[in-house]
Amino acid sequence: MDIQLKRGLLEVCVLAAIADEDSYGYKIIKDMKPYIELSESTLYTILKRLETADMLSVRTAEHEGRLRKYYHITRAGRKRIEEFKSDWTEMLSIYRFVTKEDESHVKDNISCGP
Amino acid sequence: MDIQLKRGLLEVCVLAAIADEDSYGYKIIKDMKPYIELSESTLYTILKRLETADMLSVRTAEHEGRLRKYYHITRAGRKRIEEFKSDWTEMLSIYRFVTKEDESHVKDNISCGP
DNA sequence: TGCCATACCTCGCGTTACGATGTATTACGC
DNA sequence: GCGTAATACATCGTAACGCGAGGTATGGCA
Repeated sequence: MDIQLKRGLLEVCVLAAIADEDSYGYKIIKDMKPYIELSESTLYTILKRLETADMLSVRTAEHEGRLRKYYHITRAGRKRIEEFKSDWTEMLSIYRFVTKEDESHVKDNISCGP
Repeated sequence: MDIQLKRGLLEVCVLAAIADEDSYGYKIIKDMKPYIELSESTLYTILKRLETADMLSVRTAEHEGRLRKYYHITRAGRKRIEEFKSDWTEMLSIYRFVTKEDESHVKDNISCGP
């Protein structure tokens, strides 16, 4: 998949990976892998960025002698996901522009969005 | 709209803007405006990039005393658009991951893609 | 004459993904 | 016991990219 296309998705995917329950770096990568792959260096950069933006909070806990940093999504983080959903509508419109799909009959379709 | 999300779309949108008929910088911006906005500096960077990648060819022509550079999409350019369409399938899968949409019933939907 | 629209272009900056690299512990095969 | 893989974290430098700021030039209109 095109790297540039990934850029807008990575951040929100990380948030989605911790939305249901708190998670930690290594697990986030594994959970995301079937959908979108990212390197560890990228993830930790993103996690730090999201923490600075108050979209997640961090809690360090010990698990079988090894320390783990659990990430918890905040209200701002959930808001970010909602914003992504709005952006998706725009994305669809752009997709149609690129594929020259006729927009007039689109309303007859079951939308791909919310 | 999120800047990062735009990144993967800009290039392919420019190609789409010249796919039906040859066009020039100023017109491309205007045609794209209803769907996605980009500055002149961004466009000319993209046009140069696409030219280097042989996804479009350039022809200079005079129009009412003013010179215009007309851009023409190449076979590689059209291939790029096709690749974008394939990527879209992946995008949809990622979208569902983020929105926690159940994928099991998706096949019952009329897809948003090709 | 001044100003806006048209039409092109360049430079520098900030953001971002990622490979390379490093540290440390547990688990498992040989 | 020892090497290797998996787990788990982190940093640094690089390259790509969008964009604001700025530049050049012509045509049309008030």
